[in-house]
Amino acid sequence: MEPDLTNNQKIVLQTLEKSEQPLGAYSILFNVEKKGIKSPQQVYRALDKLITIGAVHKIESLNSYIACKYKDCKARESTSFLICQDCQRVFEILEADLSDKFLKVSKKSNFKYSTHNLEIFGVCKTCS
Amino acid sequence: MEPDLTNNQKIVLQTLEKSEQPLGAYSILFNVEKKGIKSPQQVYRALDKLITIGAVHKIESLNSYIACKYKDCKARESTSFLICQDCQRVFEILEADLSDKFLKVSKKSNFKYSTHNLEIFGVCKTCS
DNA sequence: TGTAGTATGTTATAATATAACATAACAAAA
DNA sequence: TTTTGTTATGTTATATTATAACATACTACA
Repeated sequence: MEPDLTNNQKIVLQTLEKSEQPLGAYSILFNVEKKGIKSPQQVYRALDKLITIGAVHKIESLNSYIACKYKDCKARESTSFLICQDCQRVFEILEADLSDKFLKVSKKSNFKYSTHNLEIFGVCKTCS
Repeated sequence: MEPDLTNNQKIVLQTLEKSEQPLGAYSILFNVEKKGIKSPQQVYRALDKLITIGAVHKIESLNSYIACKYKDCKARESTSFLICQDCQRVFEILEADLSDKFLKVSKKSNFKYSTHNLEIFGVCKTCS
């Protein structure tokens, strides 16, 4: 069940949803300036909230952000992506057994698995 | 077989090797100023080279860097880490079957796996 | 001994992200 | 219905991370 979004949050989310590729915060800012959002703070604050509720994920290695396509995404913390090195598009994957795998791998080092961030680089279906 | 390192590269590498935790580029800079390295550029250039040869890896989600403990590390591209949320220490893991797993997962999306970056968050042996 | 490649030093600037503070909107409790 | 706590806003300034650009020097080796 999604909490209601504020105006700024909606604007930022819609911008990300319309984008084929992940966008950086300042790129988002550039896109929403006509809609009244004027400062980086406003963008980052909207992003923070959207990330917290799982509507947006950050791609760490790209310092950029994507809208989550999955309703009620559970990936508030753990995320797994396929990142195409040709077209720069990012595809989120939901694989329950990845967490299982990481739990096992962690155990080998006596490490208590909590969450993960996985970024797989390669070439997507369309580009190959 | 390691290529010879220049002075700056050695200084940066030794600084990372001495550190328990990953260091940011500017933190490295602070540590090496007495040794004659004066600008961010010099640090980033040394890091670039060290990363290229696999002696150092970047932790993307922390924007920081660690020395690789494995001789002849093959992780010039793919890396997998355990990141302790208590003590901030990072442990690199070398698991051949992770790449296999990611290859399989990628195939399901008709995606050609090339490399990956995996960051597992949790609590390390010592902290639990 | 020239010449190609790589490293250096240095100044400046770009790109990403947060701090700090004043104000407003809003819901829920007294 | 006022008060109070929480969350959002707007705004200015600043911190943090990373590159650009250019002049010079070192090194290998043909």
